[in-house]
Amino acid sequence: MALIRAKDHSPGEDQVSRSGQPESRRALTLRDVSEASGVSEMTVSRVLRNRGDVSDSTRERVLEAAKRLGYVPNKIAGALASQRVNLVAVIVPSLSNLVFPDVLGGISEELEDSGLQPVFGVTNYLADREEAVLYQMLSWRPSGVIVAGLEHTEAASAMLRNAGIPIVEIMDVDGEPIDSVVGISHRRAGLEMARAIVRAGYLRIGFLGTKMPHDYRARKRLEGFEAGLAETGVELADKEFYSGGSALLKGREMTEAILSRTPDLDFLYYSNDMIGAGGLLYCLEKGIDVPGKLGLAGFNGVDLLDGLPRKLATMDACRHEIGRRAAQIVAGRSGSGLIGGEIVELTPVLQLGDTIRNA
Amino acid sequence: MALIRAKDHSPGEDQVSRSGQPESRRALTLRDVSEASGVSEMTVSRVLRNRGDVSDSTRERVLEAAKRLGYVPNKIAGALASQRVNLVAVIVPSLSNLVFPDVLGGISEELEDSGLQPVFGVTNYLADREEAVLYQMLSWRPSGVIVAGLEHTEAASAMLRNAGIPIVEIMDVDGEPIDSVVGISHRRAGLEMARAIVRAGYLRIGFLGTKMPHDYRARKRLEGFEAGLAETGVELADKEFYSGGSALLKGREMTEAILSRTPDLDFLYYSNDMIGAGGLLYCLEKGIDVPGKLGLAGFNGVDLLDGLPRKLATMDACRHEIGRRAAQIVAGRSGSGLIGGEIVELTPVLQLGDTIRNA
DNA sequence: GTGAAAGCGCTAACAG
DNA sequence: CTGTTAGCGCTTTCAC
Repeated sequence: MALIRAKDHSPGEDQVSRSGQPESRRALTLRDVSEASGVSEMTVSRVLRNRGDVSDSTRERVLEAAKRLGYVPNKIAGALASQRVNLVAVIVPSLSNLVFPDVLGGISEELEDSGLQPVFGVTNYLADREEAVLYQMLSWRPSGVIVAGLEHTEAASAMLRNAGIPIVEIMDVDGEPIDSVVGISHRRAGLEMARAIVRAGYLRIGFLGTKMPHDYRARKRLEGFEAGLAETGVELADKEFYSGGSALLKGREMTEAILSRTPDLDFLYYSNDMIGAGGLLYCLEKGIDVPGKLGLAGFNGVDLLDGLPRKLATMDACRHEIGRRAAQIVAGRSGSGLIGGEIVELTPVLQLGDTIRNA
Repeated sequence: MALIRAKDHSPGEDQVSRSGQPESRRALTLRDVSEASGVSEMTVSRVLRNRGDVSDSTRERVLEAAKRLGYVPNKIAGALASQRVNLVAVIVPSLSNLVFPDVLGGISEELEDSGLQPVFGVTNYLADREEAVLYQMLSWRPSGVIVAGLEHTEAASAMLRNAGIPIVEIMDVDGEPIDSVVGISHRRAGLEMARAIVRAGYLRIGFLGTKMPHDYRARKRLEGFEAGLAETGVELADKEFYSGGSALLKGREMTEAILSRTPDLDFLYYSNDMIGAGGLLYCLEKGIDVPGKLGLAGFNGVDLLDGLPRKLATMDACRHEIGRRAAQIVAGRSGSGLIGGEIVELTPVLQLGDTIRNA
């Protein structure tokens, strides 16, 4: 299975100085560049950071020496001295959930030319893990934090409150933010989906979703959904939950399960597009009339699924935009004039697709 | 679309000290904990790092004070003093390509209890961007680097060579590694797929893939594939390339295009599973006999697609395992006894699925 | 335009 | 078991 072999290292040669003394290769410092260029450390530092006036000739000599030596500045020392760190901590629950790579993409894009650098941490939907990751990241004294969700442990909330830097909670606006927040109302997303479904004349509605106890946003969507149905006196006819495994496959299995248990359902609302797609494929195979006899809808607006036989009804979660806006706030370019405390609620757009019949 | 409002900040209160002097809130230091606990800075430091012997009573006093104050250690200062940084730089081309989140997952998992922390950077398949990201990351003096691919700019290669830390290039073993490498041979993957296809009796074979000029691995697979066909005198009958857009949709479009241009094709080899899945869906809709009249295969072994109507033939790219192994090497727990220069070639497993007929 | 001195917050090394 | 001293490699500040 795996083949391991030693690389041809000429042993020791790199590790032994001219004088024969063993010495571990020390990383280059400003002093090395200073000596190589005959310019003071201070001026070298100025050149390398483009700060203050330096004569062209000096600048050139320094740059040449730095390049020739292969000098890489030590940001640790720089950060300690200047009390400035160009890092932004970004904490998300998962990377395999298709949602987050999009958000991170928006953040990277926006930060690209801001001089700030995102640093990603993953919590696996575990509050304790979030706390630990946050602690680690804060100990590097970043310039800002972007964190998914409004729910944190006591300790994590306290750290965020006391960090003294911009904090942006993202994805969700249904709750009390610590500082700024950028997201959508998942409650309202569920609510509006419910209204659209009822408006289209469906009545026997089932819900299929994740069992993850800490996916607060999915839960809020379900709450909103039920509230939306209740407006016209409709109640959820059945529910089905899952955890783990391939979402597409789970979508199939759950759909089969719920339909065999409650055969008279005329609509299935899935908590994400992937399981919705699995359900759609299942229904098409079984020859079920979609959306005539059975309507379907998911959530997220995942364009990964664009090539399916039918376009699943969904609601765009504004993932990329959320990333951008959050990054703008941290970078101080949101244009709001506010320092902290920004509330940005984005509005997800309902996409009817081909799986909800026209009212 | 977006609603922005100010948060109710009680202005200034936090920013003004008891004495009425405005002062920006300084982050807590060891000294603060030292004073609050009546223990020397050094001993506080020992307690907080679990180093050296400290009496239980002292430890308790320190821990209590640190917790009460909400002290978060400053790793910048710590790193500068100890010349140790618990960060591992991880550089990948993309997060939207489903492959990389899996790799990152493997890395995170393995590093979890090693005291090391991954820091992710994204290059968008741009060599210059890779160089820039690498420079940024090296300037934080990480304990190791994990980077996707064997192809780098001159400058990037030089930086990696001179960094004096473990470097692990991942995904691909077809080339000259700088230090260690963990991956599969994409050339061989293509070659073996070709053999399997020819063995199954297909003869008029088309290739569909990405146009991305810098996806070296996809290119190597194609080379290997053509070499594999050539062993029995077969040549690729047609090729089709794409870039951008939803892969599933592109897979459909490309399949339609190649089949209308070259209708007598009896096999389509896709450079990744997503476009392969699009092609599969297209063929099923058109009523094409798969795998009887037309065989299909992709690459990656993406389990995201597990719920499709048929299982697409593919080859597992060992993504998760690659991440784990690379992380082990950086953490010094690969068990090989080597210091640097490890070559780990994983063997992807061919999964015939339902889209290659039995030979 | 350039340089010298001081110190960022922590830890290594040693002394007791 | 605990404390003292001396930096880590930069940048700030001030002097020239």
